[in-house]
Amino acid sequence: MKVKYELDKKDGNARLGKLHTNHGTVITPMFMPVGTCATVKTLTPEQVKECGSGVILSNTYHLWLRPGEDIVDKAGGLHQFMNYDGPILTDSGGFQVFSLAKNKKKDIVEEGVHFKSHIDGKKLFLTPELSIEIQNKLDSDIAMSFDECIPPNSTYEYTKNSTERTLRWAKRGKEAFNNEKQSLFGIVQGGSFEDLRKYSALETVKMDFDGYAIGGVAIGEEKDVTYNMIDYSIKYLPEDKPRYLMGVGEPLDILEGVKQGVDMFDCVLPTRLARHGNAFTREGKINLKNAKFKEDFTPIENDCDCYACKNYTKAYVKHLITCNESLGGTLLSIHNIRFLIKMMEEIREAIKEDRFIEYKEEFTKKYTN
RNA sequence: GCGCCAUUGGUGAAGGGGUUAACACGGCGGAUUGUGGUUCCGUUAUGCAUCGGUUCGAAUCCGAUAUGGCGCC
Repeated sequence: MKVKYELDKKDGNARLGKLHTNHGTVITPMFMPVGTCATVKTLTPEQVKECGSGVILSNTYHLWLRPGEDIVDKAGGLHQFMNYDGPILTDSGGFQVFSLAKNKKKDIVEEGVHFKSHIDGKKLFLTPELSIEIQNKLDSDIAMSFDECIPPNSTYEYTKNSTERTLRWAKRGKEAFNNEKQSLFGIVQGGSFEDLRKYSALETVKMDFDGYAIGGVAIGEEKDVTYNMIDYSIKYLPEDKPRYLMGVGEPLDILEGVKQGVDMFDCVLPTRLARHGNAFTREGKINLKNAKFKEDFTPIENDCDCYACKNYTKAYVKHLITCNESLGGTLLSIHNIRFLIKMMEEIREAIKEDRFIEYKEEFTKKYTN
């Protein structure tokens, strides 16, 4: 079945709703941990679920290269392959054109994108149709349209051309898409330009996708630019479809997104920060590598209900990180994911009680980085 | 007792008279937003065993001392 969004309540523009999928219903606004290579790095699916997460995100580009979509297909699809029975969203590979090809050669043409494998340097060519075909074989619940993530500070002319091309790609992908069990989301681009965002949003909505993403944000631009890009895009999206702000995971940015009406977020931050020794706390991020935690025998956060905080001390986690022990990354990933998901739970509670803005202000006041 | 050789940060070390002592690891700090899974960036010896000397200038040359290694009586 296609995903179905049900709007339950609004508090300002913040929305409380439900997203029904083939693999269960999740309540929005919600946060999706990222499992690029068919795993949320360092965590078992059980551990991911214990954090309270619903949807996880995986990646077309990476699974295309390894192990190959046919192998995932033979395994019975991504859910079976990785033993995760919750909803899965797959990114289209569009972002990798931007992130992997930074400083490297890439060639964006009308037909698709030529670039080189990050694994063996092999020449690759990804098109909107191929991205759809791969995602079809991966059998995710939600597939994403193939887009170009426009680098910050691109000129108006470049942004306009790219945005129009992304629209043509969206159309081609939509036409190639033929899977009743899977949903397909369109992606709004338009860079930091108000008129291009509006144009991109309106044209994308015309194609009638199952949900809409706002892309091209949080890739190095200033925060106020990000917030404007959301504003320029989201007001043209339909109320009865889910809205997904791609790649955003800083707590304060999530709060701003929710305020503007975003339902879904994803980010590598909780897991990447974890592997590098950082933890989210209500007072802001802390770096467990700092010497001051050497003899700190208290949990990462005293009142946190995650497995790591209930059982381990900062001194121990610091020791694991220092020794490069993978359990350090696991414990911090559990904490960081739980932190964001707990925050989403509180956000939903606040929306339900018409005090979202108060919640946001209170959170922001305490959170200092 | 004599002779030869060595001695450079927490560690491994480069530099054999010319401005601020290479590099690496470690330490400390920072970064990280649709993940290229041990990444990136910054910082870390006002000093080259010690004390003198030569020189415009010494980690680099000379002498003594200390410590260590090897050899000889």
